[in-house]
Amino acid sequence: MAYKRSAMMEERLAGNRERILEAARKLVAAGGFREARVAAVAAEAGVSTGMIYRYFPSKGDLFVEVLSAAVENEVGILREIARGKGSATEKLAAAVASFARRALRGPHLAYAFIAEPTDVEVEAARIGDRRKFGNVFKEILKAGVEAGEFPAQNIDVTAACIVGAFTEALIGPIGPTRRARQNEAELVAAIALSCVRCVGAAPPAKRTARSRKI
Amino acid sequence: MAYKRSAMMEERLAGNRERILEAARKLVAAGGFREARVAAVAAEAGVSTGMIYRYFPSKGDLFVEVLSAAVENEVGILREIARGKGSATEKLAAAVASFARRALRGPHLAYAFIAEPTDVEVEAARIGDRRKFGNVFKEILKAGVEAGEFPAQNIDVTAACIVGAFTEALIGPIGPTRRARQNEAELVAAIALSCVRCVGAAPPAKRTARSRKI
DNA sequence: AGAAAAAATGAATCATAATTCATTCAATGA
DNA sequence: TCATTGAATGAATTATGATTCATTTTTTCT
Repeated sequence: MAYKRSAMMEERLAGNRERILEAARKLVAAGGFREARVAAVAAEAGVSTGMIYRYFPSKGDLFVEVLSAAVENEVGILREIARGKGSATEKLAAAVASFARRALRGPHLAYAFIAEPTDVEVEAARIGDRRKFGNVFKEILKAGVEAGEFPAQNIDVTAACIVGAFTEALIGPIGPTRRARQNEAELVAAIALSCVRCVGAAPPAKRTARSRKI
Repeated sequence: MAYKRSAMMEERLAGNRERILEAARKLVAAGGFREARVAAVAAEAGVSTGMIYRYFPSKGDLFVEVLSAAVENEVGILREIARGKGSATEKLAAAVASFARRALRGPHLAYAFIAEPTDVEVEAARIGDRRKFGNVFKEILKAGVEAGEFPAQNIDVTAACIVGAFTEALIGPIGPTRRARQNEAELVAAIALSCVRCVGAAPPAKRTARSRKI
């Protein structure tokens, strides 16, 4: 007859699962999917490789969960900004800046969930995640267009462009190198400004001398 | 004592190398790096696997060459646009549209270049290639800013944003998701327009879509 | 033609990393 | 306490695919 798990035991098991997820997240953040091997995750979590498989059907499933948790969290933050107060332009700039600031702190994680390709399973999951992500920006865009703040445009394309733009600027090799970006705040501001321009909004007349009428 | 290779023999050997490269390119274009195994390349080229290694030190080297040839070609086209005539705005729109059109035509190759993961060796090469890419756009940006056509800005950041923007916008249609593509011309126009706005140029009055220089 | 050199072959080997499972260890309940 | 179930281990297995190399075939030269 089945034994009942004591509360303490129950808790420990949940803790194991949590520790595995956390270890996986940490390894991805540190070195991308490529370096997050099952054995490494197990070592990081302080458990055996076999244990991973008690909690997750496969490596793919584990990473799908890591990915979706990170995206869920990120989307939550951005959506709050999107639904908060302020003009669409302000919200767009705030959302981009918010993401950028966090990404600069854990670049590999941002890269992994935006861009780094992996096995089919994870790739498939990312497709959904990516969409969720774009949707937040679409929300802002839609509101901005309806308010007459942005010109009419193909919202799907622009949303993708925005996501691509700040992503590449943050982690790609074209943007300022790590050494060259002495000033994080300035970089974040420059990226946000590019994104704001990308939707055709009149940029807030600040330091950028020539603001254009659109 | 070494034998001298006859002209015909020489030619055949060069032909072998070429056929291997071409087979690799074809397989990548057809199914991405993932499906371009050494054995498959050999079969496609009609040679043995061992032969690959007579011509290329490793699989990585082979694919680096495939990639860089494609990029060289692409960058050449874009640079020509960048150095041709027209305003910076027009050149920017033309360059983006030109790339996008080709990408939509050879989706896998573009995808492989843009995003698909591979071994470190190829990944490293791609980073360099991406930079070359960004440089073309920096050229256009610099000229545009100097001409007073674009507002003063952080060129490194904007160039990265542009490359990221059209790249990301294309991944939807060319990536593994590849949904039914509606109207190619319209998509290309929308992407180019977003990129033009991104630099802060006043979008050309009406006919942005059709100013196809190349 | 025939010996030496070079090219080509592809099965065998090596490398990497995920997954399994026989075994050990710990918790449960009589 | 002790028999039983469930949890945990990690070495062995499996899977995939690149790379090697002993052998065969072709080319070159006398």
